[in-house]
Amino acid sequence: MQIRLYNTLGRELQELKPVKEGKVGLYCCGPTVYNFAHIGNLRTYIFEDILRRALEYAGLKVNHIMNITDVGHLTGDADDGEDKMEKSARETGKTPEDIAAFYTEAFFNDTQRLNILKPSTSCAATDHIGNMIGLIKRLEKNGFTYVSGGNVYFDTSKFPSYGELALLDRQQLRDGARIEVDTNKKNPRDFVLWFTNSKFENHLMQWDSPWGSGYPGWHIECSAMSMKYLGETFDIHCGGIDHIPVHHTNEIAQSEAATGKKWVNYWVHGEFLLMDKQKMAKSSGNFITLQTLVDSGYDPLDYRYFCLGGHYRSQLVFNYESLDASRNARLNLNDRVIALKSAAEPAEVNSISESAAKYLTDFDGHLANDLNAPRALSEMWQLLKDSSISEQDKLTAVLQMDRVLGLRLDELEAALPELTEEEASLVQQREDARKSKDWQKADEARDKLLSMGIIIKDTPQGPRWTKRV
RNA sequence: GGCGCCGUACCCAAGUGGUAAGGGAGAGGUCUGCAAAACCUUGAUGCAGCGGUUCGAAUCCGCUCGGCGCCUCCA
Repeated sequence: MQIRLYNTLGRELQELKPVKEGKVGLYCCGPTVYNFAHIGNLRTYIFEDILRRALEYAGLKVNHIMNITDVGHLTGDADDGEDKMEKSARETGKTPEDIAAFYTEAFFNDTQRLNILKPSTSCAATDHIGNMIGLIKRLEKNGFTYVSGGNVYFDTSKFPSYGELALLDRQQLRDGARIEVDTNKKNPRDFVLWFTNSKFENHLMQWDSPWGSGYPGWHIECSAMSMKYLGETFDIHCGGIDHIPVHHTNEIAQSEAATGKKWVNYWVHGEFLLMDKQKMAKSSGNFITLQTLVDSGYDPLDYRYFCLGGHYRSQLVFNYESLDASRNARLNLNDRVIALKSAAEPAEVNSISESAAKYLTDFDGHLANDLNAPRALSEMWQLLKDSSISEQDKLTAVLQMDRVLGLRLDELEAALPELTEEEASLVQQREDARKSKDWQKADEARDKLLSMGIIIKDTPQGPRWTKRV
């Protein structure tokens, strides 16, 4: 299975050729842990999870690194900005460390519920200050930095290919269009590598450095940590599409200026989730969290399924009508898989019939073609509806597909949910009443069960039930 | 103003020049004491509009209309 991905660097589909055969170094920009993630954020992590699973499915060994930003990510450009962690700490009266610990846990709780695999390593910025200082020293030695107003800046004019990823040379940017530019900069595109306390005397998190006590800029953490865990040149760097013009552009500049080598071979970016035709954002107040969905009675996997329905490089419009469609589709899917499980045992993947294997081949092809998850999902439905395929082959192939889709089909149990003694007795009473054609009594039992959260369905094999969520 | 995109059925959505995947909703039917479930059948001669290239266009080109993102922290 040869995977092709759309590389933002170059803007074209490219075959993935790992630096080291059979292995892939994957770096994904992680959360800034100052608040809960919203479902738009989570869409990106779902896409990255599909990518990782697809790589592993294709037989590659993936070293998946994700950072946790717990310092240095400002709310604005340089001087007028505020550290997001400290802002949250100040507003809640807690320490930045407490804030970070709390939202880191909340984040992993969300990803776990979405069946997103944990990174091989997730690393906190504050645990890698030394690596960042080391990298800034290399940049300084190579002549890419200057100190102004007490901060260490990266001098973008010294890096000729600056902005290649975002095609910045083709743009006529409006500097300071909506926010004042830091006057310490030689060039508006320059960015801070290290802040000293000259500007932020009260900053709670400070570390010693050759340039004075202070804290790192946001961008430097990704360069320092990715290099530590993946080496100075690695395969894939992911993130949201919004990171292309600034964050990822700056990461490339500082990384390659330090090492003199090509840093990342493939840049893969996820598009936005739209809410009411606009991007979901905390600032516009139109964001919802995973917990909001759970509180409304949805399973987190309903949202995962929803995301699978759109291509990662297309904007996806969120609304409850289509989330309902995803929920219904998933419940239908689960029912089918449960029925298959009660009828057959999964077999070895390479033992299934040719016609069943064809579905898997097509499925693989869709994944390999720039992660076309919607098409892959479609393939699964076509397989399920193909009456010429045996139940065992269907089950085997579907479970194989779910290794990438991650809908927890393997965990579904064929057995009916357990009933309490009272509930079981009511089911029996209803059956007895039905046999004697006492429909009124039978319906009373059904209503009572319904009020207890048990939904009865009559099948040719007798009554079946599900518990209402 | 520049840059990057998008506009496909009631909703979401795939579609990489060769004759419109899939899901949901809806409709009809089988079954059923009823209900639910299940199963079967069913949907765009059409892809914002208008031109053009082509044997052939949702796919390529141009224009028009409408929408989104970025240029500011942002997934």
